[in-house]
This record gives sequence, structure tokens and C-alpha cells, in this order.
Amino acid sequence: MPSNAATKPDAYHHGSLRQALLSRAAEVIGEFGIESLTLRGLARDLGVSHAAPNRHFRSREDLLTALATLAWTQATDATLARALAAEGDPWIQLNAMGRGYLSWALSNPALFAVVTHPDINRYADEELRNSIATFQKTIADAVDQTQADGRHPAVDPTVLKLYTNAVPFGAAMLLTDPVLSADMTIADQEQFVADILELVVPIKDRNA
Amino acid sequence: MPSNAATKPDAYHHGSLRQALLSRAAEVIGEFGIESLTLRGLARDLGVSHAAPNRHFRSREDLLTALATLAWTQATDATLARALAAEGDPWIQLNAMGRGYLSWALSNPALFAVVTHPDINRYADEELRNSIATFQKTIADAVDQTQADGRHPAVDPTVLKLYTNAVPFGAAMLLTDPVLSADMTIADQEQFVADILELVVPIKDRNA
DNA sequence: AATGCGATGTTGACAGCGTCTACATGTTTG
DNA sequence: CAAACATGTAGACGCTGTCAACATCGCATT
Repeated sequence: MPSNAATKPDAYHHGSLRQALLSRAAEVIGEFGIESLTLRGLARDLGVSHAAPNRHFRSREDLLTALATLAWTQATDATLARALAAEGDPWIQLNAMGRGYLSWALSNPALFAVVTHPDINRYADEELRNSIATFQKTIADAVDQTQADGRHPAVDPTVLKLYTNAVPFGAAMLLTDPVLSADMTIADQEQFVADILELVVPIKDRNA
Repeated sequence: MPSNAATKPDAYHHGSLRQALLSRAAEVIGEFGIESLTLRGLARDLGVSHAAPNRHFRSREDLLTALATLAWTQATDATLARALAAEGDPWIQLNAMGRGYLSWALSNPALFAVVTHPDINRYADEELRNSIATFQKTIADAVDQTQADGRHPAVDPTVLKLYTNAVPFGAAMLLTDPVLSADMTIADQEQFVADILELVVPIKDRNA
């Protein structure tokens, strides 16, 4: 059985260093930003030697790529979870997916920040590409279903999908940045998100 | 008269190093990404000593901040230019602004990348904050005018402004990233942008 | 015109970082 | 039980940002 760092802090082997690195990395990014993230700093924080992280991530870029993969996977899960819970027609489900995605982004600003890093997809590995493709397909399928259900019949599906992706993505970018959302006074964030989605995928008339 | 680097390449003083640094930085970012941007690398590229850039930018972060300020200023100009050329009611102008903004972003992916860097606003100086505020106010005013003109009368202005900001922002993020827009086949980018804007600020019915 | 000063560029130095290699330690498996 | 393997350590290297000290230039004041 591998030793547990919590019970054997002086063990030669950490036991779950990879997970600890990912977890601590998210904390550091949230607190100090991505540029402040260093492998040596993580090693110090976790009480291991400076080269230990290299056993799990060949490079700093590799660690960021793993975080991005985690982020897209979580985003997909959060999005799908809301859709399954919605129990309605495709339009209602798409609205729920948007809210699920935005909720996740606002609850996990550090992981979302990794996803918006302009370099992150530059040398993306296959795993990251797959997690992105899975997310995109999730959205694309949901959009297709709304069109099959009669919504936006005249709109080019490619345009509609990019639009559907862009709204929560852009909104999350603005909302997770204190400077960009500086002059907004938002009382209830959940309600705010619902109001935005109402402009894209209106469902209020359903209850009227 | 300050020496000109183009005519006196061996001069002790570069003559316009600050501008050359910003210009070369944008090139490097476009080609190799933000993480690959180093002050020493820029110095080498421009044929000056390794510490020369520090006379113009106290730190690497300072250079990125200057680039971001430049980016927001250009974005504002590009957005306003289209609005002034549009010559229509507020709704038509807002549509034009969206297209102007997206055109700029797609034409200047390197500067746009700086703006989407998750750390860029973390320690933003006053100049950057001002350029962001100016852009936001430009959009906000235009949105207010559409509401004064009778559009979206029942929608909270704050929600409407965030939505109006988020669409082009998110669309530009997706379109400037080869991975995120991987499975999109876009024949005419200008037309594609117009189609997206049509979903947010429809103006086609005007000509019908 | 001479001179002195501020702006700009150079050189050298230092610590921190990523990352490689060689070695140590613990775990698992035949 | 021993050998192979996964994981951690120690040391080294070049690169980077950034500072201090010095050099050179343009410009303004006399």
C-alpha cells in the first residue's frame, strides 16, 4: 500500500504527489496568477525536493496542460449534469447547460483561467485535444437538437454553435476578472447568469 | 535630432527602442506565444544589450501591461470607427461596432492574446485600467442608446451590457484559437462574423 | 560655443527557475 | 528473496529578470 502523506509526512515517497501538485497548482494560480506558478515553488509548498515534480510532469507546460485537461473535463461534467437534471425539451436543456457551465467557471476561477491562457492550446497534447473535442461535441449535439426541434431553422449550424459557445465563454471571462467586471454591481450571481442565458436561450415564456 | 536606427544601425542609442520593443514583442507573441516572450530575447532581436529594455519597461509584466493598454486602445478605435461609418440608428451602429471589434481582434491576434491573458489585469496600472474603462464606456453608451431607442426595454442594462461585451469577446477567443475552432470550416470570415452579430443585433430585416 | 544634466544604452552580477543526469529509496512482482 | 520499477533526492547547467555602476549621447542653459 502506498504511504499516505497525511499520516506519514516524513516518508521518502510522498504517495500522491501528482494529485497534490495539481491541487496546489490550482491554489497558487487562484491566489497569485499563472505567471507566478513555478514547479520549484510547488515542490517547496509540498515539502519535496525541487526536481520531484519532474517525475510527474516533464515540464511546467506539461502541468498546465494537465490542468487544462482537468478543467475541460470538469466543465463538460458540470454542463451535462445540469442538462440531465433539467428534464425538458432541447431548448430548456440547452439553457440549463449554459447555466451549468457558467456556474462551474465562476466556482472554479483558477481552472477557468488556465483554459483562457492564450498559450495553453499551442502545444496541446492529444489528451487535451480530446477533452476539448468532447466538450465541443457536447455543446454541438445539444445545439443540433434544438435546431431539429425547430429553433433557429434558418441559421447556419456552424454559426449557431460558435455563438452558443461564445456567450458563456465570454461572460465567464468578464465575470471572473475583477477589472473587467469592475463597474458591475451584481446582487445575485445565479440570477445574473440566468438573466444572461435568457437573452440567448429564452425559456421564461414557457411558464407564462 | 535623435538618431535613426534604420540609417545609423551602429549608433550608441537606438533612437526608438520603446516602440521597437512593443512591435517586436507582438511579433514574438504571435509566432511563439506569450510564455516565450523574454526581455533578453527582445534585446537580442533588436541588437541592443540585455538590460536596455529595462530603461523602457521596468519589468516583463510592465511590457505586457503596455501591450494590453495598446490593445484596448486599438480595440476602442476600431470599434468606434465602424460605428461612425455606419450612419444609422443606434441598433445599426451597435451591430457595426461588434463587427469592427471582431475584425480588429481577428486582424491582431497577438494583441488580442495579451488581453485574454488571465494574469494581465492582476496588477494593472492606472493607464491600463483607463483604457479598459474607456472601451467599456464606449460599449455601454452604445447599448444605452439602443435601449433608449426602444430595444430590449425590459432587460436589466447591466445584464445587457455584459451580454453585448461577451459575444464578440468570446467569439474572438474561439476564432483566434486554432484548437478551439478546429472543426469549423469558415469560407468567408467577414461573412461569418456578420452572421454571428445577426444573432445578437439583427439588422437584416431592415433591408427586407 | 561650452558645459552640465538627464535620458538612454552597456557591462557585470546575483538569485531563481526549468530541466537534465546520476544516485537513493521504497514497492511490486516474478 | 531478488530484481525491476516507480518515485524521490542532489547537483549541475544555461537561461531569465532585475539591480547597480558606468558610458555615451542629446539638449538646454549660460
